[in-house]
Amino acid sequence: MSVTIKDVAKAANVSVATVSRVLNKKSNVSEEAIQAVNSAVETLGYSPSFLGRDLRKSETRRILAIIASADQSFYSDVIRGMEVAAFAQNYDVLIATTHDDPAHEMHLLGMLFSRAVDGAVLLGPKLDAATINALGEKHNIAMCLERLDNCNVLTVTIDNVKAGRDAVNYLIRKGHKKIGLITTLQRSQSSIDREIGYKLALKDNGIPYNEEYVYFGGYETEQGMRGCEYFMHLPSPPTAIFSISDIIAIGAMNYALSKGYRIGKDLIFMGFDNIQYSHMFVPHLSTVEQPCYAQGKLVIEKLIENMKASNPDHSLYTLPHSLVLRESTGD
Amino acid sequence: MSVTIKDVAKAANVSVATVSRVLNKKSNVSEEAIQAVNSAVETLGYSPSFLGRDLRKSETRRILAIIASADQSFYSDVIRGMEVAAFAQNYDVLIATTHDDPAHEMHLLGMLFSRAVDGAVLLGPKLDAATINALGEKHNIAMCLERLDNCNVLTVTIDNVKAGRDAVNYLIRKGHKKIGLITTLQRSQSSIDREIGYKLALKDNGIPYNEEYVYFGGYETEQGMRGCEYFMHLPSPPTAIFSISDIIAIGAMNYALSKGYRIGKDLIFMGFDNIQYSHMFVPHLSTVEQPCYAQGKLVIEKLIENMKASNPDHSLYTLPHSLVLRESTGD
DNA sequence: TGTCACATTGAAAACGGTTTCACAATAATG
DNA sequence: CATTATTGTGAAACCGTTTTCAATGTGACA
Repeated sequence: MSVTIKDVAKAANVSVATVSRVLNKKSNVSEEAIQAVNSAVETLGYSPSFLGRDLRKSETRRILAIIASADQSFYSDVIRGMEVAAFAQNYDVLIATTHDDPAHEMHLLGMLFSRAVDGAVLLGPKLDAATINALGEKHNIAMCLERLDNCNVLTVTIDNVKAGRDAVNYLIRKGHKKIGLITTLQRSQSSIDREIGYKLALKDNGIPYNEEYVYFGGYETEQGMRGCEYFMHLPSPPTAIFSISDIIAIGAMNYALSKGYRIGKDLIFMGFDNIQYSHMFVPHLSTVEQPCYAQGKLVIEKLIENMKASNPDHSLYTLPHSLVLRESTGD
Repeated sequence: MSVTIKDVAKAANVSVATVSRVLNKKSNVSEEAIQAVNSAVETLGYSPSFLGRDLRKSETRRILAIIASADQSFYSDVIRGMEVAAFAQNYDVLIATTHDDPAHEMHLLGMLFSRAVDGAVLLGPKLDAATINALGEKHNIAMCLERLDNCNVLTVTIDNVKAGRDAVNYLIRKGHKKIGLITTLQRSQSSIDREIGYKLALKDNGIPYNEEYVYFGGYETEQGMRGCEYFMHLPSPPTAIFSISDIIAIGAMNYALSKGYRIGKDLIFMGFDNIQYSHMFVPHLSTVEQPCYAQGKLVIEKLIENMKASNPDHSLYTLPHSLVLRESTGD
């Protein structure tokens, strides 16, 4: 059917071994052989099959990035970082989506167990720590952006506790004492950590924790609007609102805007993620930025190291975040 | 090193052929053999290698979706459609990004030539039609969302000419005669088609084409702001603006908003794509919606058909679009 | 009892490459 | 000139599966 290395060998009048040597630029092959093989490859339109090669070498030089869904725009920079690091060592990065289904996540990890890829990076896993730990024992798995408690696999993330704390401390430093938090019910570790940071910041400043100032919603803009609506109907509404994501913060701002609040003065907002769209909104949203590109790059570098190492590194790497201050906090 | 089918065969006291039969649920295998194999698989923790299997079967049951970058949020629905269609026939969908680099796009197509995947779908290719035609002769390639002139590969898209025409006709029907168009300089076929549609709509209504009313920018929000700024400084500014993408339209609206124009009354806006964020903005953006999920689903169905067929279908399939009317057009 | 159909099985070939190994031819060394 | 490296080469083993093919054992049937 399709043209194989044997056909090339026949056409070039050499053995398959020589063809392989030429194609892989091995030394110890004569100039004539190189010429003959190359022209045979050209005329036959030969492209070596990875199926044969991968089997023989027991490696694919492919790494799978498993994400929840393709619509999280800040994944983009992480992926970019991963690709750069991978490409530098001759690996390709493939992406697959779980749509928040743990069963499908497991199915995708099957590509790792079946050696269709050499390693996998989980960006926001839905599987539990115990399961991932068990798999991590035998396979090259890493996590990025999201850590898991008691999880013993290589992880690259930011310190979400400190990030939440820094964000809220900033709001307080701006002179605000009544701080609302909009977080989510479907709790990822990062949102839990950000909430812990919120509480620590209050404690740092001797402000008592008030349950009424915490609103649990979902990840969508609309839930942000609801959160803000809820706050504004309290007897004593917050004057500053920290949201665990920009999407939510934008919804909250939309509500405040529609009710005539002066954003940045009466009411200030802080988001999280610095999504690409966060500067599209008027007023521009202040937010916490995490180093997406750097996290992606690092996780791949460490994962590839692990793939060669006899005793893999299962550490947790924490990269620094930063505050991006814009109009929504009056900056 | 790692446990293979031979180890299982030995442990279960049967031949590798029998193990294979059990694992693939073939008929004609005794109950004892099934038990023995299954328990051996269990105790050894065996997971069959796709490397061996794929080579033997000369198929991978994997399809590669090649996108420009992961930050285009509306890709998400297309991918979802692709996955559903693929999964229904036991295929997996993998995603890879080109970052608008034709050379890297070609590198990724190399996975197809080298049989690491069975087929590939290009979503917005950077390669030219001639190149893609040549590759399409020998390999299972399809295109989605974006067509290419004179390109003879299976394509699923919408009629962007008609979509642009419908959008602009709607603006005119709203009583507007001075219609601005914000499009881009880096021209994809879809933006060219939308511009053609714009011109046709003017002609439909006997409105002369005015070069001043067309602004060429980039794909970012900021370019949209610039476009609107440019229009508003014309001696006789447009009263309606059609942008070839929502991102651009949102930028344009931001500018108008900041200058105090009454959006939906003095000045109306129409975007394109109906991105997830388009309803986050106040005022909500009217836009053209394309059936992303359906396009993704169809392209995979047709591609898989082609992979089995002796004479592949290289048609162009055009799915219907629709207008989504919101506040920005005064609806 | 002999023949036939059928279920179950294992040995071996096949898939398409890479790599080891042995060997010949040549070049370098004493 | 005899020995030793060095270079270039091809035959064959190998990677881990699936599948073909032939062989065995069993029960049914005439």
